[in-house]
Order: sequence, then C-alpha cells, then structure tokens
Amino acid sequence: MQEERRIAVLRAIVQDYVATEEPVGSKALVERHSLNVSPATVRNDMAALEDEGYLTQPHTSAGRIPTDKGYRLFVDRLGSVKPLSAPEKRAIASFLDGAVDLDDVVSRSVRLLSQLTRQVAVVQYPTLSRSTVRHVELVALAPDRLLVIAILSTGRVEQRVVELTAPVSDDDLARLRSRLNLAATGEVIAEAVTALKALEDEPGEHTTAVARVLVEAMSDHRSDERVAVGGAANLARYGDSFESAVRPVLEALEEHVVLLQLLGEASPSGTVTVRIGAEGPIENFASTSVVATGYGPHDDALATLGIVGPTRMDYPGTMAAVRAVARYVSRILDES
Amino acid sequence: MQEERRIAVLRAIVQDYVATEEPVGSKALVERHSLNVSPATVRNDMAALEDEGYLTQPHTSAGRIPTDKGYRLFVDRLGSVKPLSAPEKRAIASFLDGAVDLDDVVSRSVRLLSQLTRQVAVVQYPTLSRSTVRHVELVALAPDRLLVIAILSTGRVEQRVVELTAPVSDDDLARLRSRLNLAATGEVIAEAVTALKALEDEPGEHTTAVARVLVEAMSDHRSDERVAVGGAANLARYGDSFESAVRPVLEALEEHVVLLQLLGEASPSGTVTVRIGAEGPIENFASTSVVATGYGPHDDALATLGIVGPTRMDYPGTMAAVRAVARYVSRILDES
DNA sequence: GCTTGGCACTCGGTACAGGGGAGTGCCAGC
DNA sequence: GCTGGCACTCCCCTGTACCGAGTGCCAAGC
Repeated sequence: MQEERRIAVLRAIVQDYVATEEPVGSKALVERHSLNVSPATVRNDMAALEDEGYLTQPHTSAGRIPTDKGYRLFVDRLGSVKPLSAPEKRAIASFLDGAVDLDDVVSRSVRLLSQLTRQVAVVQYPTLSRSTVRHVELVALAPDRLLVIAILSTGRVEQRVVELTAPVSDDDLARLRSRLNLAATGEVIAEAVTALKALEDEPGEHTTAVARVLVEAMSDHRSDERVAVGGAANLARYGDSFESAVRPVLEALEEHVVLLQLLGEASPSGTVTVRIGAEGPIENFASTSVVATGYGPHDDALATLGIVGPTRMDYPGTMAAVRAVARYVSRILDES
Repeated sequence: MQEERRIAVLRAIVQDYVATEEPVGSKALVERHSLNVSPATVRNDMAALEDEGYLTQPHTSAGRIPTDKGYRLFVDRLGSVKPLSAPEKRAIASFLDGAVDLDDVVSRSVRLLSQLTRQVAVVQYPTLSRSTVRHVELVALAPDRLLVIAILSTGRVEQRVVELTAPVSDDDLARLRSRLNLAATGEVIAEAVTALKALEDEPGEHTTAVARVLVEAMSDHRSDERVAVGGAANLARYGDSFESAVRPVLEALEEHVVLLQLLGEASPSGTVTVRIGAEGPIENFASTSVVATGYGPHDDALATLGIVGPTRMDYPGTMAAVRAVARYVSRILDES
C-alpha cells in the first residue's frame, strides 16, 4: 500500500523535475498531482526514497531531485510508453519518404530525430559486415592505373585506385572483371573477402593486386564506423553547467569511435536501450543519458540510432520517438 | 608621428585583449609593451581611437576593447603575417599525407584546421561544377533495373537506380554504356550534362531514362553543398554569453546552406578572406568572425575552407594556419 | 604643440549583513 | 499509518559599504 504510493511519488517527482528543472518539494507535489495525501506524508515517503538512493537533495532545505538510480527505476518500471500522436507519425512518414539514397536516409533520420526529441541525434550507418556485394567494377584510368569500385547492398560505394606494374589490355580487364564478380557478387562481405583472398594466390597477371585492394576496401572498418550527428544546437538548452556538461558531449560527438561506444551494441529492433549517467562507457558523462535502439532491413539490427541528452529528460517521449524513427527507417531499408 | 603611435596603441590593445580576454587599460598597456610614453599619453590616444570608432568601453571606468572596425583595421593594416613554425609545417604535412580518398582528405583537413586554430573548422567539398566526368558505368541489377554510376575527377561517385519499362539485353547495355561514355567522359560536368540532354531525345529504347537519371545525378546540387565541420568542442571556450553567442553558431553549423553562405565565394588561393562580426551574411553573428580561403588543384579555387570563431581571436595566427592548410590540401589534390 | 604627472571622479566587483521563503524533520494526536 | 503543527535550516535576494582599476581633464614641462 505505502510501497505503491512511494513509487507514485517517485514518478511524480521525476515528471515534475523534468518539466520544471527545479527541485520539487512536498507541497508543490501534492498540489500538482492528485495523490490524496498530505504533504507531511509525502515528506515521509521522500525521506524513505532518499534513504534507498532514489532521490537526493541539492542542499538541506531544498526539494528533491532524482538520482541516476531514481531515473533508472522510472525508466524500467514506471515509464508508460507514450504513443506518438497521429500528426507526429505522419510527420515521420512524410519526412523520411522521398529519400533518394542511403546518405539521404541517414541525414534525414538524424534531422528528424533531433527535431522530435529536441536532443542531439546520432545515427550509425548500416554496417558493412552483414551487407552483401552488389557489384564490382573496374575502370581503366590509364593503361596501368585501375579504379576499383565495390557497390554494396546497403547502397554504399567503396573505391580505390590501383597502380599496376604493367599495362592491362581491355580483354584482360573484361576477364578480370567477370572473375571478380563471379567470386564476390551476391555474397556477404565476409564470404566475398575469403573468395577474393583465394583469388589473390592465383597466377593471373594483375589479379593479385586488384583482389588485394578489394579485400582491403571491403574490410576497411573505417567505414563501419561512420555516424551522422545532428541537432547539436539543442545542447544550448543545457543552460547551466556549460563547461562541465556540454564540452564532453561536444567532444564525444566528434570522435566517432567514442560515439559508437556510446551507442553501444545494437539492441534488437523494438527494444530501446537507455543508459543513464555514469552507466555509460564514457567518463565525464555524469549528467548525460543515451537512448538508443537497433535498426535495419527485415528487423536485422545492422546499426544503431539514438539520442544523447541530459539525464533530466522526458524518457517516455524520447523512447517512443527513437523507437518510431527506427521502425520507419527499417521499413524504408526493407524496400530498397 | 602621433598617428603612428596611435596605430601602435591599437595594435597593442588588440593583442592584449585577444590574449587576456579583458578590457585593457592604459597602465597595463605601457607596462606590457615598450611604447616609451606615459599612461596619460596613451589615454589621450585611446580617447581619440574611441572617437574614431576603433575602440569601445564596456562601461565608463573600464579599459578599452576593440570594435569590429578596430579588428578590421588590425587585420587590414597591422597584422604582420605570422609564419608557421617548422614543427607546425611538419605536422600539417604528416597529418595530411596518407589520406586515401577525397573523404579522407576533407576529414583530415577539418581536424587539422580545428586543432591548429583551436576554432571550429569548416571545409567545403570540391564543387562538382568544374570537375570532369571520369567514367560512366551501368550495372544490371535485374533485367529491368539498372544501377547507374558516374565517377568524377574529384574522386566523387554519384549513383542512382533506374527502373526500366522493359528488360534490357547485354548487347543493348554495352551499346548504351559506350554511347554514354562517348558523350560524357572527359567533359566538364556542365558540358556532359548538355551532351546527355541531347541523348535524352534520341529514339533508343532505354537511352532516355538512363540519360535523364545521369543528368539528374550530375546536376544534383545537394552534392555541391557538402561540407565537413570539426572542432565544435572549441565552442566551449566561448565561456560567457553562451546562449547568445554559441547557439547561433551551432545552428549555422547544421545548416549546410547557411555554412556555405558564411564561407562565401571562394577567394583566390593565397588570399585569405576575413569577415568580422556583422560583416557576414548572417544575423546574430555579432561577435563571430570567419576566416576563409579558396583551395583546389592547380590553385583553382574549387572550394572554400576556413574557420569560425569569436571576433576576439588571434587573426595573424589563424590566417596563417588557414592559408597553410589550404596550400597543402591543394597540393595533395594536384597529385591525384 | 605634444607629453606628462596629478587628481578627482566613476563604476563594477566583492564582501557582509539582514530578511523572506520554501522546504524539511520531527512529534504528538487521531 | 496519516496528518497538522512547529521549529529549524539554508538558499537567495537586497541593500550597503568599500576597494581598486581606470578614466578625463588640467596645468606644467620639454
């Protein structure tokens, strides 16, 4: 009985604090929520919640604010999933439809996410590892210089220039091209790489050099690490504690490796992961949370997208937005 | 005589203010610089400079700070070009060498610039408009689906998928491919586009559809507008006046169109353009300056790179860094 | 005529004290 | 177990006083 109310009090405090950004006191709480008890009772509950580590006081005679542990409980057990409004859903659909290629999908998603959540949005490009090779193309820039292009099923294009030791004839080129395509086209990256590695050892004139470059291009994990970031202007809303709170975030946003750490393993589609404050892998992120989820065609979580924002954020709304965008993007990738 | 000293006083004030971020007074000025006159004399000069609009006072009994007009004079007439140190030059060279493709060159340049200047760096991708078509490739994804690829001399690759109304044979494909390459390869974009437009009207089965898509891909000005941004964490050093100063910058950094406006027309290689405060095209950029220059292969100013920072910045050093990076990048583009 | 030292004045910043108010903890009573 | 009451805490705002950096001006000197 009291246990139930205590939880209700925590929920109310989180909601009010997120809305007002100010420590919330017992009196204000009973006024704004119909708890049907007196402030004194709420005070007792608050004291208990503080003992258990869910709340804290900035100073002795102030209201309470949630701790990371408090937010965690809120997210895990109290956050009723707030469904998006119909207009919001329409906005998502119309915003994402009409994207022409992968880059466009990603950049639109980033914009959309940051606008919906009013936070900094981060979208990882679908990883190579599970995508397949659509086509390999060779272009002779000069008799002894080849441009090697690999086109992948996600729509990504990898290209390299190869300097050959000897000129190559058109016939040789055509033969090489068809052999490479035979080996790689249609395969998952990993398998294409092994097939190409086998080719490397074959006698053919230029096969070795070209195959090696292709392998390198495909296993280039730099491309695995591509991410798009948007909505950094929302950081301005952090307001106070600029140097301490915003700087680490800005720095992380530039380090794509760090960002990917932050997004973490792609959680399966439909499940939204929330990391609150110090739960994440990065230091100095004390008052910053990450809300992320996986996405990809056929609900294959090829990549992750999400947002970065202050621990003091509207979790239900943000989680709903992240999930909705991930679903839509996945659907669009299905089609292409 | 006095005129000369007055200028020296302005220079000293700019230097000190940039270094200390605090209004500079007459006494401190004569102490830090060997002006060989008394504070009282300097005060007279300062009053004159203020009358002429080069200086201003935050409040009655404070030191002086330069106005935009003051910075302008400093940049135009007083900024002795500060040559980079040998280690700095080496750092630039070693940082930029080893870039594998265009994306890599641009992203390295952005990093380098932001680190050298400790400001926000912006690098525009070389524009399509003056680049040439290196090769056009067609790949049949399905009998009635073609992947159209255009490879440009800057190393950029544009690709589109075309749905055909009827299946296409291998022979047709080969014929179409050679016709397209005949029309476009080696030409400047603009000319390639007109040549392809002529093809659009020809009878050939699929020619029309493919040529149209190619034209669209090549004249897609979205790609002209690509820019890379780096070093946003340096914004944290703005310190005070966060909401008013940093927010507009963060917003501009996300709007690539705005950013390009900000960089402005590519000034010829070797010339560094400086826009101080309200001189720029954007509102709310009152206390923000832009230092930019053109770059490109063979000193063709194909694109612009530069930095965005507070009007209170080290102009000589920043200008030198921007110019040096532009030169190195241009040289690298020469080679490829 | 420019430069200089002197001097009164201005004004932001800080330190300090006092009062108001929001909020708490505790206790006795229901 | 809930409630009203009450004393207490402590932030925050305001007003006051003071200090110091800096200025403007003036009269004297080179």
